[in-house]
Amino acid sequence: MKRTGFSKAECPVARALDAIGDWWSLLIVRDAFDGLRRFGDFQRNLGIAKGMLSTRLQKLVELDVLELVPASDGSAYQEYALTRRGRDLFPVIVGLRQWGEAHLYARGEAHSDLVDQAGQPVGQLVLPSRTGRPLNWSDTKVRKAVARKR
Amino acid sequence: MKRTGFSKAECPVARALDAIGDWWSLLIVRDAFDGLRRFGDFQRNLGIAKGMLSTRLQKLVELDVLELVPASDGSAYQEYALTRRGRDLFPVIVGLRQWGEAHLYARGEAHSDLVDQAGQPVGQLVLPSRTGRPLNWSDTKVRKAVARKR
DNA sequence: GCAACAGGTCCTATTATAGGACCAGATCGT
DNA sequence: ACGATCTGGTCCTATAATAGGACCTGTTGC
Repeated sequence: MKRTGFSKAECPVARALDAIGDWWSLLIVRDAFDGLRRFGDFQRNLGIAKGMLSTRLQKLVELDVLELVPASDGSAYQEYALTRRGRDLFPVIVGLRQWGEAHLYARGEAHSDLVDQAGQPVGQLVLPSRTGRPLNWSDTKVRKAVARKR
Repeated sequence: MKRTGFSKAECPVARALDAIGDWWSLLIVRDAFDGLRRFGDFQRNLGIAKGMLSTRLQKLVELDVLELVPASDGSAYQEYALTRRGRDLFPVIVGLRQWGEAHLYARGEAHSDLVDQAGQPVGQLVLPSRTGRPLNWSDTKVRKAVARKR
């Protein structure tokens, strides 16, 4: 009765969820995008139990989503920094954000906003075709895995 | 010691994860995008326990991500169809897929692919600024919720 | 030198998940 | 039209994950 795993799945969505699709991991990554770097910062901001946080941070480091770096304030402590792989989760976080904004708030209810450096709200995520034309769900389909290329 | 909830969070990412951020929901939605509609189809394809699936489907219907519609084959059964709100999860699924493809497969390892109607692989998700310039993580920041507008 | 802070580990109670038994209604085969 | 099987569940039990707190070690501030 072990929890079902998808780390060997042929579908990248399943593998991604296997890696980071739990309650806390993406919230930790979100906080990392917001600039949080220290154990205590995550713990206070999320209200997560320390044991859980410890487990999650270890897993994220193992996955190479976060890495431990010397603290930026010169103290003997360490900080958790996003790696390239972690930064590549940006579209996922933005996608969740935009879906949440669109569907999970009552009219007039306040939520945080993603803005560019000039303070302007960002646009919606776009999936371009190879030729640059924007695609929506009905323009696409999933092609099953084909034999490996050499 | 109830499981932590974020349904009232001010951050849309947290609310989104509260709604659909569990192990199964997004996989069910992924399958729905792939055209699966019946209880048994989901159950067989995911290998999920029926009880779990039942709970998840009910929650997704409650959230208005899926809806029950009469079976398309004319039988007395019902099917689960994506709603507008469910279809809006497309960028989230694609984001997870692209991250998984990029980081969770060994070189040469096979995975399924997202292609357009012509069979061409799709491009990477793009976050445009309001003026259309592509933004990456370092071009953006989160602005805390401001007082509600009237 | 000592109190408080940072960053954990470990234990316990509760909650969620996996898997299977079971069941009612719909459909199929003959 | 009748039994066998399929569909779509519910319910129960064992196991695994989570929440919360006690506790511990090394660091920092005073």
